[in-house]
Amino acid sequence: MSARKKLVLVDGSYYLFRAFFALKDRLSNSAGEPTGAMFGVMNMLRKLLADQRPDYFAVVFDPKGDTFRNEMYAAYKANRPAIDPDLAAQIAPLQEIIAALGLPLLVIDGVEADDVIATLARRAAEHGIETLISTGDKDLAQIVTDDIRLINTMTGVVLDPAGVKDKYGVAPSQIVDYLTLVGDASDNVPGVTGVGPKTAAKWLAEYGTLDRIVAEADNIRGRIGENLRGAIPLLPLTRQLVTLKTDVGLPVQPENLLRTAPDGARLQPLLSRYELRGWSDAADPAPAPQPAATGPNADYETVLDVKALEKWVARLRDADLIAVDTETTGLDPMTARLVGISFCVHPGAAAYVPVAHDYPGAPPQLPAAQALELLRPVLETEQPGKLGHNLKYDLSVFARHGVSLSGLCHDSMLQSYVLDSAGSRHDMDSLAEKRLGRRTIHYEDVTGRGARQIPFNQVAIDAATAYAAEDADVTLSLHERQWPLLLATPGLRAVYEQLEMPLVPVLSRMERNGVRIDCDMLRTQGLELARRMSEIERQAHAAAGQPFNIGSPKQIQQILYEKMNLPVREKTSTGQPSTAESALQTLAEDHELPRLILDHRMLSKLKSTYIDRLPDQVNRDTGRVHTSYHQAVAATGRLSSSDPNLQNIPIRTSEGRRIRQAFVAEPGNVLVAADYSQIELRIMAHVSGDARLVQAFARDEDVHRLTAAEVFGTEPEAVTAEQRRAAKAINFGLIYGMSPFGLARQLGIERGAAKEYVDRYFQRYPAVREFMDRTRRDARDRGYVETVFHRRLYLPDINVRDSARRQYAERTAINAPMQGTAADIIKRAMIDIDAMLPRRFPGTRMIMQVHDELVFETPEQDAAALRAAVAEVMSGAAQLSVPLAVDTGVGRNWDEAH
DNA sequence: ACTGCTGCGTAC
DNA sequence: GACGTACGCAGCAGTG
Repeated sequence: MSARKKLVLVDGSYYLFRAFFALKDRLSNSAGEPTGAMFGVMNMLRKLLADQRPDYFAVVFDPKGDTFRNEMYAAYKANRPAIDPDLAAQIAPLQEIIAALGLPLLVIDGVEADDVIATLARRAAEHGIETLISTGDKDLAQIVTDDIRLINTMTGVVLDPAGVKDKYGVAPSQIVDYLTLVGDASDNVPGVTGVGPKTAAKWLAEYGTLDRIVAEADNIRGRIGENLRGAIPLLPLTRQLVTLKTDVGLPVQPENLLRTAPDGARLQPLLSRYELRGWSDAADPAPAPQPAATGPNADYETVLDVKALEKWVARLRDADLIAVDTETTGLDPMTARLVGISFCVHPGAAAYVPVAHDYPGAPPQLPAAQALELLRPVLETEQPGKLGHNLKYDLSVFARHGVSLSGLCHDSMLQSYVLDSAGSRHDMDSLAEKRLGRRTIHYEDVTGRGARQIPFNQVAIDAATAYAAEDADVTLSLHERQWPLLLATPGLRAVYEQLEMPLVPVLSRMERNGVRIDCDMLRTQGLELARRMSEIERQAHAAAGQPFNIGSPKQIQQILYEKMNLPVREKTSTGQPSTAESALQTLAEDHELPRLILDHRMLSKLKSTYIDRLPDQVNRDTGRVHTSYHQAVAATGRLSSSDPNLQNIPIRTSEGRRIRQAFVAEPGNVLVAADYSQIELRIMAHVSGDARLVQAFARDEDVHRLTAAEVFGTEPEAVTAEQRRAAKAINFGLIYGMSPFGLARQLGIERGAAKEYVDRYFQRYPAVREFMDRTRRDARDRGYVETVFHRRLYLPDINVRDSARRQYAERTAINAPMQGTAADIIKRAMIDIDAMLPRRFPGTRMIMQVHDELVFETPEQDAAALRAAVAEVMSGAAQLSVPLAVDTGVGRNWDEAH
């Protein structure tokens, strides 16, 4: 296997243009959308791949908008006719299809495809890889060498240096001069009037270079000589314009241009929408080459002394983007201590800087403080840009070690999440396999697992380097795969760049802020609950006529349904008689025991989950609890919270609210809570455009009451509490994609009655039904649904035969745009508020987010102004067709602040 | 002792 | 089977 590796680069924009005119008006799908160019490009790509079987491959497109050449020369390409709308419409879907096929795709802002191709080809040559470029653009002839050749896909002719000479009459090294003389009328690039290919070649054959031609200009006779002399002032600019850049900053190296397995969930909907049949199986005629088990040139460096670190600092400073990863003693960034730092500047070039490995025989290392001081100029500046996998963790660790990590550019975990939030897990090991076909060293491989697990600072440094440097290396490779995919889908790119990435430091700060807990209060509550619970337990045993474990659903089931023979109304997912709350509520109408069990359950839940656990989670140093917010977990775009979960602290019962009273402000401070009122219903009004619903919110009416009036045919003033409750259930049910059956069960009414309610609802709010139908149809056609901000949720089950799974996907399709839009909006608000606080409220901390609510801790005297400011920013976080109302409250504790 | 599953319940 | 998104508890069975 000593054959040289081959890189094939395709000028995608050229392919697209060619295919468009070749198949103009010939192909469209049944919906009338043009598909000819897509079809043509796909066939050209298929043929090229089959013929060439490249080791590395990429399709490169021109970006939208201007490039550096426009800056150089305003008239560049200025007289190009506007792009045909039928062609424009095919660009984005084609790029998506290419990406979904697992083909590396590159679209670089501000850089034309030619320059990207030239840069990659040069780098490939430096790495001993030969390159074949498929394009129709003669400009690329200037970079042809023995290692870099052009292929005409139509004729199969390959141009090497001799071929260039044959075709253009000049050597590749003379092509720039040749193009300068000839110019390019279609791109508005001025050459020498009257000089075409023939004259240019003749002159270059005679004089060798443009400089010599210019020097001899006075000796060239006739009109053409005059033209040349007149053109001389413009020639340097033209020369610059036709010279390809071979050093543009690229997010990818040739070695990482590997094909990966097609992504069926993304691909199938596109192929079926555009009716590109035959590609689903042909998508992968040759299995994607299996990448090596380790990355390219994977010999990682361990940095143990000042000299070696200084060398790396220099390398890092010169890079545009560096991958950074910290190794620590634990998973909790609030307690973990730094053990080492790894970096990667380009694939394979990674290092690990151990700073606190501590085991018998461990070599001397740079102390953490010293290493951080040396690295500070790199870490705390915008340049180089920082890339990480779950950067929030590293950011928090650095912050706790006195380093303010800056220039947060990319996070490969968030990239994966935005690309496909529900497609798979977003941890590095899974992604390395999925996107790079690479099996990585796992954390447990070096630390052990279970009882034998050792903290990372006791891992042997060699093993630690192999693990840690690889993590940085893999992070960079993941970025190189995922970033182009985001670039290909502008909506996702915006979600990533404008919501997810800016949120990272905000969440890090919130986590580090934490919230103060009154542990004494919880202890008192715990003692009281324990007394009440044992009393209830005693009564329950008496009612059952025997002792049993009141915490065991299995034993409850035996007592209630076997011993006491109570009627079974509900079953669990496994077919067992259910002891869930709704079932016991029914039984409690006629019996004492179910009521006792329910009461015990509620108290036990509060005690075990909240009252007993929260004090354990108070940080010893800060005296506060610091939750973790997870940014890449919920499929809809919501955050989740754990350790402890602060997003499900009780509120509905009075016992539950007492737990909220233990969430308190520091002396002299108060808590301010601000929550969006009915945000998901408002979003439903916006996305459906239903006039009645929009109007209700515009007038700030009680929307449940209004719904009740519509559904039950009464005046709003005459709506009973019971009717309002039913209407509220309908409204929430709609957001969740509920069926009449579900509503009936929820309300404890007949199915027929529930169906009538729903029918009347849709009669009164017809645009809501249209929105639901449209959403389901979109999901089926496109394979995904999206939020107002274009966050996507892919639904691979939307077209499966299994009706349970399909209906589940349909309910998700209905719910996700609303839940997800709400998540987008509050993320926007959090970013804006985080930016506002230091300026206007330097003493205020944002401390919690609970989906539609933000909680702040603020000096008492600032509370009033803060409430107004926060409400204003939250309301202004999105411009919908309905106002975004925000309620605020203030108090010594979280319960009071509501 | 640990792991994973089930059933249940809390939040929005 | 029938209402979306999460996290986490206790019980319990299986495994080492």
